[in-house]
Amino acid sequence: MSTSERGYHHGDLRTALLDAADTLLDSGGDGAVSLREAARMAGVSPAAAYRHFADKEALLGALAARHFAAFGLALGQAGGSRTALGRAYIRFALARPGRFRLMFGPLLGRVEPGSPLARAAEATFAGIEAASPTRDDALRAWGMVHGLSHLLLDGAIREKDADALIDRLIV
Amino acid sequence: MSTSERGYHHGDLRTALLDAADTLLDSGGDGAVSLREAARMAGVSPAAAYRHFADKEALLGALAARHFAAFGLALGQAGGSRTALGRAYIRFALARPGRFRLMFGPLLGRVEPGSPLARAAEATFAGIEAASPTRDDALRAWGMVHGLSHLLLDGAIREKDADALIDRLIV
DNA sequence: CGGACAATGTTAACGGCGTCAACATAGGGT
DNA sequence: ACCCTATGTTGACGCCGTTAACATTGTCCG
Repeated sequence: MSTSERGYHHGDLRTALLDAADTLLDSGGDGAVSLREAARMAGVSPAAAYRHFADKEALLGALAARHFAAFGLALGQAGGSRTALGRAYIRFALARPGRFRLMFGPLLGRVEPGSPLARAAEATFAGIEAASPTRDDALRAWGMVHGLSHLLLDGAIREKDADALIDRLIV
Repeated sequence: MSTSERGYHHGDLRTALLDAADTLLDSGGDGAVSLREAARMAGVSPAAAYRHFADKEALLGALAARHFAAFGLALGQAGGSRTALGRAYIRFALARPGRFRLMFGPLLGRVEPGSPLARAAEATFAGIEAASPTRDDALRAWGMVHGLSHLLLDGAIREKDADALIDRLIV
């Protein structure tokens, strides 16, 4: 059924590959994810991954979709205020750089508009829009928290106490 | 001297490699830059690149520094108003996605604080700060234009007429 | 002028990567 | 019981970054 151990068939290789890729993403950053390494971690040959994902980008896409769900949940738990939302947004980015960069990376633009990934991204923006007076205000706010996330993440803004900066800027 | 043709030595391989990498960056995006391909374009063996750059990251760093200079110049020519500056910032990102992503990518955080690349990035911020009343205002403005750049670039915000959106949001 | 030396090229190789074709095995439905 | 499909394996291809060992060139010094 679910947890068969060490047969010729794995049981749930798709999930195992996503988990492995996740580990790589969190530890080594974006470029540290490799199909071969993920397969190695799952105890399976490199080619086996192609029974579950068309290519590496499909794997990453599925991973991004998975993380968008968790991200949306975390934002929801932050409370409905725009301030709380914005702070949680940036803190997530700083806590999980790999995930953040993957989710909002170039991959997002290469996906069809109807796909799960695209929908997940839209859902994130819907949460921000609900907390803002107008759509344009929402876009400005989204831009600001997203930009600050990137600038802090990439080292363009070098700040010893990022938490204090966030509290000061996002009001 | 400068334009020696087809000797054993190239003449100015360093510049030729940067130019080739630049072409790759603009055409194929970020991941399309490869040392081997750049060397091929320069008409030289792959290993020759290592006489001028410690590794691929060093090449990309030099390229980023070069583009920061051009970017700063373009921003300067946009006029001193914060609005004009912000609009020019986003338009540059949309016009040159590869350069923008490289300049503000993870590379920036891996470089020593005193290096040319780090200084170039700081100079960019200095321009924005000069057009803002306080440092925190500058950070907020920078965050907003930077975030909108990324969101538009990565397809998180899908807009048919990006120019109109920019004019509407950045006021 | 000539020869040593540093600078700057070359070739050949290593291991890792994504991907595919051909083949092997297991499990589920008739 | 049997076949079919899903899911694994092996082996190969070409590309990548990087290095070691060797070749060529230009420069400076006697």
